[in-house]
Amino acid sequence: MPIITLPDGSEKSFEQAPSVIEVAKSIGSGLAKATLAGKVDGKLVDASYLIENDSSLSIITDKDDEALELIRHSTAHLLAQATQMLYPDAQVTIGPVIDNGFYYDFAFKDGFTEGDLAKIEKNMHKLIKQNIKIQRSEMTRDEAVKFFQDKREFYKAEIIQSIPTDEPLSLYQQGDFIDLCRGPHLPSTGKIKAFKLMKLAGAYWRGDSNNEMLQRVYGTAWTNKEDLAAHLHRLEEAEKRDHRKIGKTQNLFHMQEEAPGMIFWHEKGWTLYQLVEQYMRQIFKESDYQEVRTPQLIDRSLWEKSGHWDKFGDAMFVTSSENREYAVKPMNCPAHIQIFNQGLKSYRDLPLRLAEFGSCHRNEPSGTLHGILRVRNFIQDDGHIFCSSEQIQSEVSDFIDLTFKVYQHFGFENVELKLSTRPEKRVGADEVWDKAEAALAEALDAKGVKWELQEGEGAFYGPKIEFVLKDCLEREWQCGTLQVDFSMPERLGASFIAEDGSKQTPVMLHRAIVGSLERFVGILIEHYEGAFPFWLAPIQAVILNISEKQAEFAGKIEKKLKKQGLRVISDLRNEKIGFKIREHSMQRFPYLLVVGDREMENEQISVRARGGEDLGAMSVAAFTDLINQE
RNA sequence: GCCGAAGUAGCACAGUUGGUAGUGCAACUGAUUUGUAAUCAGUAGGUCGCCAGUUCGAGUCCGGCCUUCGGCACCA
Repeated sequence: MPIITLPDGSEKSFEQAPSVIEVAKSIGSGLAKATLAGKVDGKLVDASYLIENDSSLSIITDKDDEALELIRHSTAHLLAQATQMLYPDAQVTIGPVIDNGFYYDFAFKDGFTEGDLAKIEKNMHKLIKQNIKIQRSEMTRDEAVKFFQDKREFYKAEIIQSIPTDEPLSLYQQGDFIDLCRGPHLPSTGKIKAFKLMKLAGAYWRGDSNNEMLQRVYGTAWTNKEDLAAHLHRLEEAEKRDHRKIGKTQNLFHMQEEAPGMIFWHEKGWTLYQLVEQYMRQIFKESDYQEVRTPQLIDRSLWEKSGHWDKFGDAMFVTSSENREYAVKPMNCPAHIQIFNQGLKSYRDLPLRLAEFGSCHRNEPSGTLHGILRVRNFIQDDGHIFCSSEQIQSEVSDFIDLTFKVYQHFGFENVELKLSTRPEKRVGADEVWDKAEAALAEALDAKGVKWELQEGEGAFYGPKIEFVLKDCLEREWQCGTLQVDFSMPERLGASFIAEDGSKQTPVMLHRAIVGSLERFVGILIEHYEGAFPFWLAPIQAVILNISEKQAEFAGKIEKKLKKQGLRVISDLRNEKIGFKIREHSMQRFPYLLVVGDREMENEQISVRARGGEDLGAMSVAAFTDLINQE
């Protein structure tokens, strides 16, 4: 006689163990119809789940947060079912829920085409209409392995084989389709209301590039059609922000076949880039860094010593001259150690902070290039702090403060911290790694900030703190990084004389705030959708004359504003004012300054702010006051 | 690098079963001298990514390569 406690505290007792759906029915037929699953004592279960003991139960409908995951998961199964009906040779593998949707990986020799996707989607709709029951059953592991092997589902069998358990495994069946799955699932296919197959892609079996490539179908699913439409709309909005598109329309930069992964910066884009670089240079100065400059080409032997040749040799550009082999530098740190090594260093010199906007080249695999966000030639706000072990914590602490300050200045308020620890392929003894990881964790804790652990994600020479910022669309961008390195200074012979007269090896902190400036500019373009804040706008104001009569006056205004350091242009073309306003509005310049006969008479300009707001006529001085408040 | 798709005028795109390469915007010329998101008319503009091949004939079909896009793997 189980007693069921509902979320409102009321209790219901049953003669026999009821299923979730039966409890729902006893409350009301409307609720029963809306039931997607249940939560028994906090655990998500199928609607058909029998409640044997006294328990608390909440009925899950599409109003609950858990519903989306259920729907997406069941839609993935529906995708697999629909696909196998059409292509019986396609083997199923995995089909997990991801942000905003799901995917399913198939092993299919013939490969799918875009057209197949439409066919599959149509079939899915058909199966939804049939409202096929989704039923759970159990098998032992060995039974399940045999079952899938007999069905010639070898990938599935391999997955099950690798599950170390004696517990029975659950399977879900809908029509002829049966899949191994932890569940829970929707009660029937008819509960799926809004989904769309999005794209086709390749994906390695078990995420390993040594394995064969599977066919992945991505889809999105929502509780209702409105949410689906809203999601598709968001994707369209994101597309409008694409930095490659804005880079073209605003004439910021271009890229071309002859220099893959490298940027041709046009004047306006370079202005934006320089604004970022100059700001970061100022930050370096204020924070006691010494800016240095090191060579672009360095003999191969140095990269062998540092360990880079061994790990990243394939990704380095090389050149040779007079029987010597050089590598184009992929990073600045070994060069900074060379500067540190000049002259005998004392503990009094520490911490010694070196900074460089050094141009680095990395021969990234062709498939990874992406606009200016992932390139082969980039410059970072790169810095290396040489310090003693005792100084690590305060340096890390200062750096965290500095990084938050910089992000805020650029308009990013939402920042997350992650600690990445030792990867499999690494240099340095385990004790050294213990020390380095502990140092970072302690510094983070001492700071009292929230952070997340990412095991195995560290650099090959040391653990790192990563700063991930979120843009206005909640997309995440890893920009800042701070890495503790006990290995490279030793490999490259860095040392200092300690207080007791002994020779010691300094610790090196590798650190960057915005990271690749190229990438950061790309992020800024997308975050602001090309409507940059006044201080970052490559062009801050455009002067527009009404007719030729005011051309000379417009020139005078331009000169005046430029003298005050403003980035101003004028448009004196023989065009109607409406035409000019439209053109420059689309360029998203912060201010449009209109001068006609009236303004000329009163020595004024009419100010139109971005977005179309008319600020009225004012003197140049009044306008300068206005922008100084920006 | 791997899977899939794409590359046509400065930009955005159309181009049927292989038969003289189009549209809009931009550019140029002329007219218009204009008051807050497109003034009108005319002119010019192309080795259809590159290289080979099939064919009387290739933007279109076959092969190779380059680049880009969407993913996967990678990311010092």
